Amino acid sequence: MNFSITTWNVNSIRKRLDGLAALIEEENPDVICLQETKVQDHLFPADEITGMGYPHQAVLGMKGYNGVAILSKTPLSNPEPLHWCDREDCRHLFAGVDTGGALGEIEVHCLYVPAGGDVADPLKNPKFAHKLDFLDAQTHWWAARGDRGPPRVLVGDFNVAPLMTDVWSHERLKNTITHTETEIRALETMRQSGRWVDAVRKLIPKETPAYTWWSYRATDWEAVNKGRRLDHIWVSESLTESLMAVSILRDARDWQPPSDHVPVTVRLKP
DNA sequence: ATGGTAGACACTCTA
Repeated sequence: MNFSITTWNVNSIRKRLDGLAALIEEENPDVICLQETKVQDHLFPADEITGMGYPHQAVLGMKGYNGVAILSKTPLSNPEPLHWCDREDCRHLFAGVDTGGALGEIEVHCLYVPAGGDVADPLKNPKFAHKLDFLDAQTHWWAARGDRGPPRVLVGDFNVAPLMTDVWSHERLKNTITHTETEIRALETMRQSGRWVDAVRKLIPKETPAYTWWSYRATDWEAVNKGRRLDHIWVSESLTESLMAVSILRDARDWQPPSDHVPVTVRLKP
């Protein structure tokens, strides 16, 4: 019995229900983690999503911004919202998932890291300071948590493209937020503190460009192809040997109406 | 160097 998980920043779940149905048609994942749902919990389209085959849902939303959700075919256990940096932002939700078969129980974390604004100086730009604080807080939390508990998966929009091949031009973007040395270092520190493995880069060679986001502001995103890999799937070391396949659903960038992010899926085998 | 688009929401914020 294999297990598959998808992460997708939908930029409003209510605008993306057709896209969600298309994603399910294409990938049929066991678990789907959404970011930027942009909806309060009592307005979350739960019934529609139940009708798509995902009756088990954990949601953490607020009015207008942010918002994360975990959708599952099988029951979720102990869903838990987390709030960071003394804010009520809805950016982190986790739950247990019974994968059946040999993978057993795993803990799935759905994360939405702050974008960080435009100016790459935390002293001048509070949004960038918040992003760095957020990554630092995650670093300490994962370090304190240690290796207790079941195998873990951490997915979401991390808003950082760490490798040179995660951006369309390392030279042009090295001072642009999402690809600055400062935040790449902060994300790498967080990865090490949680002993995480970048599942996507385990399966796609580091030399191969891989993007999951293309700005809405380009007239022809595909021709220009100025993409970045902002969406990630990390797994705990114990799951490394189970990694089977990854797919980045580039076609989704043209689904109507499109999110600026596309779904990323990883398949695990026992 | 600048502005380009999308979404929520109700004016301007966030990305």
